[in-house]
Amino acid sequence: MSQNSRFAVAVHSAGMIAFGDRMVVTSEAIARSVGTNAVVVRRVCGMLVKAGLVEVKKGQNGGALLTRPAEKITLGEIYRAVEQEPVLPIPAMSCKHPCAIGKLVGPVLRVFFGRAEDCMMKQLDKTRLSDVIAALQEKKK
Amino acid sequence: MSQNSRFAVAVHSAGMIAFGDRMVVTSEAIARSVGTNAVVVRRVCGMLVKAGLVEVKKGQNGGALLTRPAEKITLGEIYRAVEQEPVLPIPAMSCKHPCAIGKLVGPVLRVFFGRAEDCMMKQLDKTRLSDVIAALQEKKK
DNA sequence: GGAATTGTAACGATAATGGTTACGTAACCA
DNA sequence: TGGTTACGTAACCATTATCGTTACAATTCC
Repeated sequence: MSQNSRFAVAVHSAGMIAFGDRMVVTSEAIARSVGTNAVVVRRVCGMLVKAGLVEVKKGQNGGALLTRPAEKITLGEIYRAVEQEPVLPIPAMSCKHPCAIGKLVGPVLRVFFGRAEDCMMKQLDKTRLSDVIAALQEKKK
Repeated sequence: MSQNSRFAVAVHSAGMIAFGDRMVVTSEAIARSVGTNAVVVRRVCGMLVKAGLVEVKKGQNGGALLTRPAEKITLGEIYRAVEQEPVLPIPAMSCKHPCAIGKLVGPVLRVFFGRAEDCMMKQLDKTRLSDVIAALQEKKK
Protein backbone atom coordinates (compact mmCIF):
# COMPACT_ATOMS: atom_id res chain seq x y z
CA MET A 1 0.00 0.00 0.00
CA SER A 2 1.72 3.07 -1.18
CA GLN A 3 -0.89 5.69 -1.87
CA ASN A 4 -3.63 7.12 0.22
CA SER A 5 -6.14 4.42 0.94
CA ARG A 6 -8.20 6.15 3.60
CA PHE A 7 -11.25 6.61 1.43
CA ALA A 8 -11.27 3.01 0.31
CA VAL A 9 -10.81 1.83 3.88
CA ALA A 10 -13.57 4.15 5.03
CA VAL A 11 -16.08 2.88 2.48
CA HIS A 12 -15.11 -0.70 3.16
CA SER A 13 -15.52 -0.12 6.87
CA ALA A 14 -18.84 1.62 6.53
CA GLY A 15 -20.02 -1.21 4.34
CA MET A 16 -19.02 -3.77 6.93
CA ILE A 17 -20.75 -1.78 9.62
CA ALA A 18 -23.89 -1.60 7.53
CA PHE A 19 -23.76 -5.34 6.97
CA GLY A 20 -23.77 -5.86 10.72
CA ASP A 21 -27.20 -4.26 10.80
CA ARG A 22 -28.24 -4.58 14.43
CA MET A 23 -24.95 -6.06 15.51
CA VAL A 24 -22.01 -3.87 16.31
CA VAL A 25 -18.85 -4.58 14.35
CA THR A 26 -15.46 -4.47 15.99
CA SER A 27 -12.43 -2.80 14.51
CA GLU A 28 -10.71 -6.18 14.59
CA ALA A 29 -13.36 -7.72 12.35
CA ILE A 30 -13.21 -4.83 9.92
CA ALA A 31 -9.44 -4.90 9.87
CA ARG A 32 -9.49 -8.58 9.04
CA SER A 33 -11.79 -7.99 6.11
CA VAL A 34 -9.88 -4.96 4.86
CA GLY A 35 -6.58 -6.68 5.32
CA THR A 36 -4.99 -4.13 7.59
CA ASN A 37 -4.44 -3.30 11.22
CA ALA A 38 -7.20 -2.59 13.72
CA VAL A 39 -5.60 0.70 14.67
CA VAL A 40 -5.76 1.87 11.08
CA VAL A 41 -9.46 1.07 11.02
CA ARG A 42 -10.02 2.90 14.28
CA ARG A 43 -8.25 5.93 12.92
CA VAL A 44 -10.50 6.03 9.88
CA CYS A 45 -13.65 5.21 11.85
CA GLY A 46 -12.76 7.99 14.23
CA MET A 47 -13.11 10.39 11.32
CA LEU A 48 -16.46 8.88 10.43
CA VAL A 49 -17.56 9.41 14.01
CA LYS A 50 -16.48 13.06 13.92
CA ALA A 51 -18.50 13.44 10.75
CA GLY A 52 -21.54 11.98 12.49
CA LEU A 53 -21.82 8.98 10.20
CA VAL A 54 -21.17 6.25 12.72
CA GLU A 55 -21.37 5.74 16.44
CA VAL A 56 -18.99 3.66 18.43
CA LYS A 57 -19.57 1.78 21.64
CA LYS A 58 -16.63 1.01 23.84
CA GLY A 59 -16.22 -1.95 26.11
CA GLN A 60 -17.33 -5.51 25.89
CA ASN A 61 -19.64 -6.17 22.98
CA GLY A 62 -18.55 -2.78 21.73
CA GLY A 63 -18.08 -1.76 18.13
CA ALA A 64 -19.53 0.49 15.50
CA LEU A 65 -23.02 1.27 14.20
CA LEU A 66 -24.26 3.57 11.47
CA THR A 67 -26.18 6.59 12.71
CA ARG A 68 -28.39 6.43 9.62
CA PRO A 69 -29.52 3.69 7.28
CA ALA A 70 -27.10 2.97 4.44
CA GLU A 71 -29.59 4.45 1.99
CA LYS A 72 -29.07 7.86 3.57
CA ILE A 73 -25.28 7.87 3.52
CA THR A 74 -23.47 8.90 0.36
CA LEU A 75 -19.92 8.19 -0.71
CA GLY A 76 -19.48 11.94 -0.91
CA GLU A 77 -20.13 12.28 2.79
CA ILE A 78 -17.66 9.54 3.53
CA TYR A 79 -15.11 11.15 1.28
CA ARG A 80 -15.37 14.52 2.93
CA ALA A 81 -15.12 12.82 6.30
CA VAL A 82 -11.68 11.40 5.59
CA GLU A 83 -10.12 13.78 3.07
CA GLN A 84 -9.74 17.51 3.13
CA GLU A 85 -7.04 18.21 0.60
CA PRO A 86 -8.21 18.82 -2.95
CA VAL A 87 -7.81 15.91 -5.34
CA LEU A 88 -6.10 18.17 -7.84
CA PRO A 89 -3.59 20.01 -5.71
CA ILE A 90 -2.28 23.44 -6.50
CA PRO A 91 1.13 24.21 -5.10
CA ALA A 92 1.28 27.19 -2.82
CA MET A 93 3.40 29.68 -4.72
CA SER A 94 5.90 31.71 -2.82
CA CYS A 95 4.56 35.15 -2.02
CA LYS A 96 7.58 37.00 -3.27
CA HIS A 97 6.85 35.80 -6.76
CA PRO A 98 8.80 37.55 -9.45
CA CYS A 99 6.50 36.76 -12.38
CA ALA A 100 3.34 38.84 -12.69
CA ILE A 101 1.54 36.26 -14.77
CA GLY A 102 2.71 33.42 -12.60
CA LYS A 103 0.93 35.03 -9.69
CA LEU A 104 -2.39 34.88 -11.49
CA VAL A 105 -2.15 31.24 -12.46
CA GLY A 106 -2.93 29.81 -9.03
CA PRO A 107 -6.39 31.38 -8.67
CA VAL A 108 -7.28 30.53 -12.27
CA LEU A 109 -6.29 26.91 -11.87
CA ARG A 110 -8.26 26.78 -8.66
CA VAL A 111 -11.38 27.66 -10.63
CA PHE A 112 -10.93 25.04 -13.34
CA PHE A 113 -9.62 22.33 -11.04
CA GLY A 114 -12.46 23.09 -8.65
CA ARG A 115 -15.03 22.54 -11.39
CA ALA A 116 -13.55 19.14 -12.17
CA GLU A 117 -13.55 18.17 -8.52
CA ASP A 118 -17.11 19.29 -8.14
CA CYS A 119 -18.10 16.88 -10.90
CA MET A 120 -16.43 14.05 -9.06
CA MET A 121 -18.04 15.00 -5.78
CA LYS A 122 -21.44 15.30 -7.39
CA GLN A 123 -21.14 11.75 -8.62
CA LEU A 124 -19.98 10.57 -5.20
CA ASP A 125 -22.90 12.37 -3.61
CA LYS A 126 -25.24 10.55 -5.96
CA THR A 127 -23.88 7.20 -4.84
CA ARG A 128 -25.29 5.79 -1.65
CA LEU A 129 -23.60 3.35 0.63
CA SER A 130 -26.53 1.05 -0.02
CA ASP A 131 -25.62 1.05 -3.70
CA VAL A 132 -22.21 -0.32 -2.85
CA ILE A 133 -23.75 -2.96 -0.63
CA ALA A 134 -26.22 -3.92 -3.32
CA ALA A 135 -23.42 -4.33 -5.82
CA LEU A 136 -21.62 -6.54 -3.34
CA GLN A 137 -24.68 -8.71 -2.81
CA GLU A 138 -25.00 -8.98 -6.54
CA LYS A 139 -21.41 -10.14 -6.94
CA LYS A 140 -21.74 -12.57 -4.10
CA LYS A 141 -24.35 -14.58 -5.95
CA MET B 1 5.25 22.07 -1.91
CA SER B 2 4.22 18.89 -0.29
CA GLN B 3 1.67 17.22 -2.48
CA ASN B 4 1.76 16.22 -6.08
CA SER B 5 1.94 19.35 -8.16
CA ARG B 6 2.76 17.80 -11.52
CA PHE B 7 -0.60 18.53 -13.06
CA ALA B 8 -0.56 22.15 -11.95
CA VAL B 9 2.99 22.58 -13.20
CA ALA B 10 2.07 20.92 -16.47
CA VAL B 11 -0.89 23.20 -17.12
CA HIS B 12 1.10 26.24 -16.08
CA SER B 13 3.92 25.19 -18.40
CA ALA B 14 1.61 24.48 -21.32
CA GLY B 15 0.01 27.85 -20.76
CA MET B 16 3.36 29.59 -20.84
CA ILE B 17 4.31 27.72 -23.99
CA ALA B 18 1.04 28.72 -25.61
CA PHE B 19 1.67 32.34 -24.64
CA GLY B 20 4.95 32.20 -26.49
CA ASP B 21 2.98 31.62 -29.66
CA ARG B 22 5.64 31.54 -32.38
CA MET B 23 8.51 31.89 -29.94
CA VAL B 24 9.95 28.91 -28.18
CA VAL B 25 9.96 29.06 -24.41
CA THR B 26 12.88 27.78 -22.35
CA SER B 27 12.53 25.65 -19.26
CA GLU B 28 14.31 28.40 -17.35
CA ALA B 29 11.64 30.92 -18.25
CA ILE B 30 8.86 28.55 -17.33
CA ALA B 31 10.54 27.62 -14.08
CA ARG B 32 10.82 31.27 -13.14
CA SER B 33 7.12 31.79 -13.68
CA VAL B 34 6.11 28.61 -11.90
CA GLY B 35 8.48 29.28 -9.06
CA THR B 36 10.42 26.07 -9.24
CA ASN B 37 13.52 24.55 -10.77
CA ALA B 38 14.17 24.21 -14.49
CA VAL B 39 14.82 20.49 -14.11
CA VAL B 40 11.39 20.02 -12.58
CA VAL B 41 9.87 21.77 -15.56
CA ARG B 42 11.86 19.65 -17.98
CA ARG B 43 10.70 16.52 -16.24
CA VAL B 44 7.07 17.52 -16.62
CA CYS B 45 7.51 18.81 -20.15
CA GLY B 46 9.16 15.54 -21.04
CA MET B 47 5.88 13.83 -20.23
CA LEU B 48 4.00 16.31 -22.37
CA VAL B 49 6.39 15.52 -25.20
CA LYS B 50 5.80 11.79 -24.80
CA ALA B 51 2.08 12.49 -24.96
CA GLY B 52 2.58 14.41 -28.18
CA LEU B 53 1.34 17.71 -26.81
CA VAL B 54 4.53 19.71 -27.12
CA GLU B 55 7.73 19.63 -29.11
CA VAL B 56 11.08 20.59 -27.78
CA LYS B 57 14.10 21.96 -29.57
CA LYS B 58 17.49 21.54 -28.05
CA GLY B 59 20.45 23.82 -28.38
CA GLN B 60 20.74 27.54 -28.70
CA ASN B 61 17.43 29.31 -29.11
CA GLY B 62 15.88 26.02 -28.09
CA GLY B 63 12.73 25.57 -26.07
CA ALA B 64 9.22 24.26 -26.28
CA LEU B 65 6.30 24.69 -28.67
CA LEU B 66 2.79 23.29 -28.70
CA THR B 67 2.11 20.76 -31.42
CA ARG B 68 -1.48 21.99 -31.70
CA PRO B 69 -3.21 25.30 -31.04
CA ALA B 70 -4.31 25.76 -27.43
CA GLU B 71 -7.93 25.44 -28.54
CA LYS B 72 -7.28 21.82 -29.41
CA ILE B 73 -5.60 20.78 -26.19
CA THR B 74 -7.72 19.83 -23.21
CA LEU B 75 -6.82 19.71 -19.54
CA GLY B 76 -7.81 16.07 -19.65
CA GLU B 77 -5.07 15.32 -22.13
CA ILE B 78 -2.56 17.14 -19.99
CA TYR B 79 -3.74 15.29 -16.92
CA ARG B 80 -3.38 11.88 -18.52
CA ALA B 81 0.05 12.90 -19.75
CA VAL B 82 1.40 13.44 -16.26
CA GLU B 83 -0.68 11.17 -14.03
CA GLN B 84 -1.44 7.51 -14.32
CA GLU B 85 -2.56 6.50 -10.87
CA PRO B 86 -6.28 6.80 -10.18
CA VAL B 87 -7.32 9.83 -8.17
CA LEU B 88 -9.27 7.63 -5.80
CA PRO B 89 -6.81 4.86 -5.06
CA ILE B 90 -7.82 1.38 -4.09
CA PRO B 91 -5.27 -0.50 -2.04
CA ALA B 92 -4.06 -3.73 -3.55
CA MET B 93 -5.33 -6.36 -1.19
CA SER B 94 -3.10 -9.23 -0.33
CA CYS B 95 -3.94 -12.28 -2.42
CA LYS B 96 -4.21 -14.67 0.47
CA HIS B 97 -7.15 -12.75 1.78
CA PRO B 98 -9.04 -14.54 4.51
CA CYS B 99 -12.36 -12.70 4.17
CA ALA B 100 -14.62 -13.79 1.34
CA ILE B 101 -16.54 -10.52 1.26
CA GLY B 102 -13.38 -8.49 1.60
CA LYS B 103 -12.17 -9.98 -1.63
CA LEU B 104 -15.20 -8.67 -3.50
CA VAL B 105 -14.92 -5.14 -2.22
CA GLY B 106 -11.99 -4.09 -4.40
CA PRO B 107 -13.70 -4.68 -7.74
CA VAL B 108 -16.92 -3.09 -6.54
CA LEU B 109 -15.14 0.02 -5.33
CA ARG B 110 -13.29 0.18 -8.61
CA VAL B 111 -16.63 0.51 -10.37
CA PHE B 112 -17.99 3.29 -8.21
CA PHE B 113 -14.72 5.15 -7.83
CA GLY B 114 -14.21 4.84 -11.55
CA ARG B 115 -17.54 6.49 -12.24
CA ALA B 116 -16.61 9.43 -10.06
CA GLU B 117 -13.25 9.78 -11.74
CA ASP B 118 -14.88 9.62 -15.14
CA CYS B 119 -16.98 12.62 -14.19
CA MET B 120 -13.90 14.55 -13.26
CA MET B 121 -12.11 13.56 -16.44
CA LYS B 122 -15.12 14.46 -18.55
CA GLN B 123 -15.04 17.95 -17.12
CA LEU B 124 -11.29 18.20 -17.68
CA ASP B 125 -11.78 17.03 -21.24
CA LYS B 126 -14.34 19.77 -21.75
CA THR B 127 -11.85 22.40 -20.64
CA ARG B 128 -9.40 23.59 -23.24
CA LEU B 129 -6.03 25.10 -22.59
CA SER B 130 -7.28 28.17 -24.39
CA ASP B 131 -9.99 28.53 -21.74
CA VAL B 132 -7.33 28.76 -19.08
CA ILE B 133 -5.44 31.33 -21.08
CA ALA B 134 -8.59 33.34 -21.67
CA ALA B 135 -9.30 33.36 -17.95
CA LEU B 136 -5.79 34.58 -17.35
CA GLN B 137 -6.14 37.39 -19.87
CA GLU B 138 -9.39 38.32 -18.19
CA LYS B 139 -7.75 38.51 -14.76
CA LYS B 140 -4.85 40.48 -16.09
CA LYS B 141 -7.08 43.36 -17.05
C1' DG C 1 34.75 25.96 -31.81
C1' DG C 2 31.87 28.12 -28.33
C1' DA C 3 27.56 29.10 -26.19
C1' DA C 4 23.01 27.81 -25.02
C1' DT C 5 19.67 24.46 -24.01
C1' DT C 6 17.71 20.07 -23.21
C1' DG C 7 17.73 15.12 -21.13
C1' DT C 8 18.76 12.44 -17.44
C1' DA C 9 20.96 10.40 -13.60
C1' DA C 10 22.00 10.79 -8.83
C1' DC C 11 21.39 12.40 -4.24
C1' DG C 12 19.28 14.43 -0.22
C1' DA C 13 15.38 16.61 2.23
C1' DT C 14 10.71 16.56 3.28
C1' DA C 15 6.13 14.94 4.02
C1' DA C 16 2.32 11.66 3.98
C1' DT C 17 0.99 7.27 4.93
C1' DG C 18 0.54 2.81 7.03
C1' DG C 19 1.89 -0.75 10.37
C1' DT C 20 2.93 -1.71 15.02
C1' DT C 21 3.28 -1.41 20.03
C1' DA C 22 1.79 0.42 24.19
C1' DC C 23 -1.22 2.24 27.42
C1' DG C 24 -5.13 4.70 29.31
C1' DT C 25 -10.27 4.63 29.34
C1' DA C 26 -14.90 3.02 29.08
C1' DA C 27 -18.39 -0.50 29.29
C1' DC C 28 -20.16 -4.83 30.25
C1' DC C 29 -20.63 -8.97 33.09
C1' DA C 30 -19.94 -12.44 36.52
C1' DT D 1 -15.66 -5.46 42.90
C1' DG D 2 -12.72 -7.09 39.50
C1' DG D 3 -11.83 -8.97 35.02
C1' DT D 4 -12.44 -8.87 30.21
C1' DT D 5 -13.26 -6.64 26.02
C1' DA D 6 -12.88 -3.00 22.94
C1' DC D 7 -11.93 1.68 21.73
C1' DG D 8 -8.86 6.19 21.48
C1' DT D 9 -4.56 7.91 20.92
C1' DA D 10 0.21 8.74 21.20
C1' DA D 11 4.66 7.33 19.73
C1' DC D 12 7.81 5.33 16.63
C1' DC D 13 9.64 3.22 12.40
C1' DA D 14 9.64 1.95 7.49
C1' DT D 15 8.18 2.95 3.06
C1' DT D 16 7.13 5.80 -0.61
C1' DA D 17 6.40 9.89 -3.55
C1' DT D 18 7.78 14.19 -4.62
C1' DC D 19 10.69 18.04 -5.21
C1' DG D 20 14.97 20.69 -5.38
C1' DT D 21 19.59 20.60 -6.67
C1' DT D 22 23.99 19.46 -8.89
C1' DA D 23 26.37 17.47 -12.52
C1' DC D 24 27.29 16.11 -17.03
C1' DA D 25 26.54 14.32 -21.71
C1' DA D 26 24.19 15.39 -26.05
C1' DT D 27 22.39 18.51 -29.31
C1' DT D 28 21.90 22.65 -31.96
C1' DC D 29 22.85 27.23 -33.50
C1' DC D 30 26.05 31.00 -34.71
